[in-house]
Amino acid sequence: MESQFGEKIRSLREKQNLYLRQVAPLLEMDTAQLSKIEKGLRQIKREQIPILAEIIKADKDELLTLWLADQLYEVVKDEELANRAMQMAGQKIKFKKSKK
Amino acid sequence: MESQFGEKIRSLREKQNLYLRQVAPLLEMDTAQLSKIEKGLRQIKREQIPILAEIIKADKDELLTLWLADQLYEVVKDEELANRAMQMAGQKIKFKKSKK
DNA sequence: GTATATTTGCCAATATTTGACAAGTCAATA
DNA sequence: TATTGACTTGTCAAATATTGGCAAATATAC
Repeated sequence: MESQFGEKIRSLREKQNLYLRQVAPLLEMDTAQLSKIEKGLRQIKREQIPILAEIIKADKDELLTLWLADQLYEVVKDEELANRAMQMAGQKIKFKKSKK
Repeated sequence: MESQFGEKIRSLREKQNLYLRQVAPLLEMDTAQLSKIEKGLRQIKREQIPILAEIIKADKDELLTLWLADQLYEVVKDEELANRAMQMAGQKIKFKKSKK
C-alpha cells in the first residue's frame, strides 16, 4: 500500500500491454522516472495525470483521487494524531464548500 | 479560516499577554517570521510546536492536530475531489493502524 | 509628535525535488 | 551461457520551493 496511485497506473499500463519505454516519452520523461513514479519514489506532476489517464485508459478522476490521497497520506502517515487531523481537515473542506 | 493553527497560537499568545518579540527568540526566530506564521504565510517546524505549546500554555496535541490539519487542507483546498481523496486517505490510515 | 508592536517586501541562503544519465538486475531464449 | 529487452537503482547537478534575516512600512497608543 505504498503508493496506490503507482500500483494503479502500473496495473493499467500492463493491462494495455504498454512498456515504460512507450509511455514515458508521451509524458516527456525517461523510463527511469516513470518507473520510480510507479513505485512511489517520485511524484508525477498534477497536470500530467489527465494525459496519462488517456494513455492507459484510466478514469481521470479516479487517478487524480488516488494521487491526492497519496499526497494526503504522506503528510500524516507517521502521526499519532493522523485521524483527528484528517477529521478536522475534512470539516474545513466542508465549511469552505458551504460558502461557495 | 486561513490558518487555524495561526489563529490559535495568536489568540493564546495574546491571552498570555506575550509579544511576538518575547516569544520569537524562544523559538530562535525573529518577530517577522513568527508574525508570518501566525498569519499562515510561513510554516512553523513540526519540532517547534511542543516548545511553542509550553510557552503559550497550549495543549501540545491540540496544536499539533491543528497544524497537521492545515497541512492536509493545503494539499486539497482547490480540488474538486478533495472529499473523495480525504476519505480514501482516511481508509489508508485505518488500514495501516490495523496492521500494527 | 515619539515609542512600541506588528507587518510587509525583498532576496540570499538553505532545503527539497527533479531530470538525466549510466550502470545494474532480471527473465526469456537463442 | 551470451544476448536482448524491460525495468530498476544510484548518483549528482540543475531546477524549484521554502526559509531566515534584515530594513522599511504600517498601526496603535500615549
